[in-house]
Amino acid sequence: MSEPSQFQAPVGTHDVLAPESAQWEGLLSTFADWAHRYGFSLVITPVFEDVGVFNRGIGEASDVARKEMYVFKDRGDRTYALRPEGTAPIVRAFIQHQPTTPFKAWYFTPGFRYERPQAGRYRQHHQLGVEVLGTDDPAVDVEVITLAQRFFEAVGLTRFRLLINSMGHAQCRGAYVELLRAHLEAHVGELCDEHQKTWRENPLRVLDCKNAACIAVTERGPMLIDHLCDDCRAHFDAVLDGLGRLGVASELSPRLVRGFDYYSRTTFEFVADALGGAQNAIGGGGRYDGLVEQLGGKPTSGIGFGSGVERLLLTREAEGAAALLSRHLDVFVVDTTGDAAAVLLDRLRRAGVASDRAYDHRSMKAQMKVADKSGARLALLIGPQELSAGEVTIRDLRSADFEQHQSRVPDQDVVSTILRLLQAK
RNA sequence: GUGGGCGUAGCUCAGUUGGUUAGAGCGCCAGGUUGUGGUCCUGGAGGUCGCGGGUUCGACCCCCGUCGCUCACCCCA
Repeated sequence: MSEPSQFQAPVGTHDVLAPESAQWEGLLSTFADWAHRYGFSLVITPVFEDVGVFNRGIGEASDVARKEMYVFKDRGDRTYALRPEGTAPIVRAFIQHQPTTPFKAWYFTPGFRYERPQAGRYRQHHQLGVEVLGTDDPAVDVEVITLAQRFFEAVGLTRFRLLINSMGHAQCRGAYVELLRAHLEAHVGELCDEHQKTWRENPLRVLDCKNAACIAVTERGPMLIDHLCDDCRAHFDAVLDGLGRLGVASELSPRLVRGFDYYSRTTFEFVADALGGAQNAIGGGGRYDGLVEQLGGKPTSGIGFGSGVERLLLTREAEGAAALLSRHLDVFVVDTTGDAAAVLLDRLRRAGVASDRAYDHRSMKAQMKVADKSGARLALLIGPQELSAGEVTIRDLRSADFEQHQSRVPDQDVVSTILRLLQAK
């Protein structure tokens, strides 16, 4: 295998260039703002971790742990994995640093999974999310879910729904799984090909199988929501009640079972109706009251959600949402003397004005073309005349007739004049 | 891991039953207007037709392989 004659981004990964990158900026800053409003602080953890952090966290039997992780050995023979999801590393950091609780963290991170790419699914994708550790108060469940709801609204989404379920805690779920297993065993022959083989190791998975055969079987079987213990039932009711009081609509979804082993009690998923395909989950999460222990910490409750940036952007596009952020220059400096631009730009930029210039000593006409395409509102012209007069010509690029829409100002007044013009809008 | 569709200039695409120098629009550069953008006109640069092999007198076109892109299954954000 020789080197390719031209490199390109690895399979399932993408470069994000302007102008699309501005939507990423907008999404990210909106999320940072909302997370801050809810009292969350940014936490940054490494993109790779000891492989055990993920194996023990998400469950060795899960598809992600079994065949989708990017695992590698470093030169010191340590085995690491690129993070496939965002929760386990935050929990690891929580255990390591033992911060005071409740610990409310938000993050933005790439996630890596070795899967065949398709619309809305990539080998490197990006997630925004939050985690709260140290309390099982249902008020926190409500807050986390509401934050997601408000954030989606803030970025312009309108056609999405919140699906919610409770998976119970380890004991009541354990008892239920036995009931489910007995039911499945009695109907093995009716399950889809895949689950005829795997129902025994992960019976809960059969619940969210989309195959009609499996649905027919589980429809007649026991539902977890009907077998919660009193505590879990009360917790779930409190969450539903809290959401209702905030006007957050949810749909009870008894078949909603999330893929990672660590989930317990509240489980939820946001689905976008504008996304046609199967990849319509724009966010999801839930409570994971056993995860901290599994990773070696003291028993500690936790809950969080994660949302896929690429899918949010796809959904926004499908809904025709307005741009979150438009990045354009305020000023373009056209300098045919080659002497003045650098100093003038430095003054403008230090005053907060987004400004740029052309390079390579191009003609005034060529520089004006670049100025036009830059989207800048104003052009500053400096030629031999201005230079000798100690002045600068300010030209409004929104107007066609330059003789009516440009003026000369003394060099020392340029920055204040520009600031005033930009303010006037 | 499995299956379908598609790979021709920076981008979007034409390319006649295989026939000689592979085209268009947009974009880019320059000029028309030696100090003025968006319109217009003229000219220019830019392509190993994804890659390798085969069939043929001759392949962008047909066959095989391979790589890539894309969509779907599975799973998930």
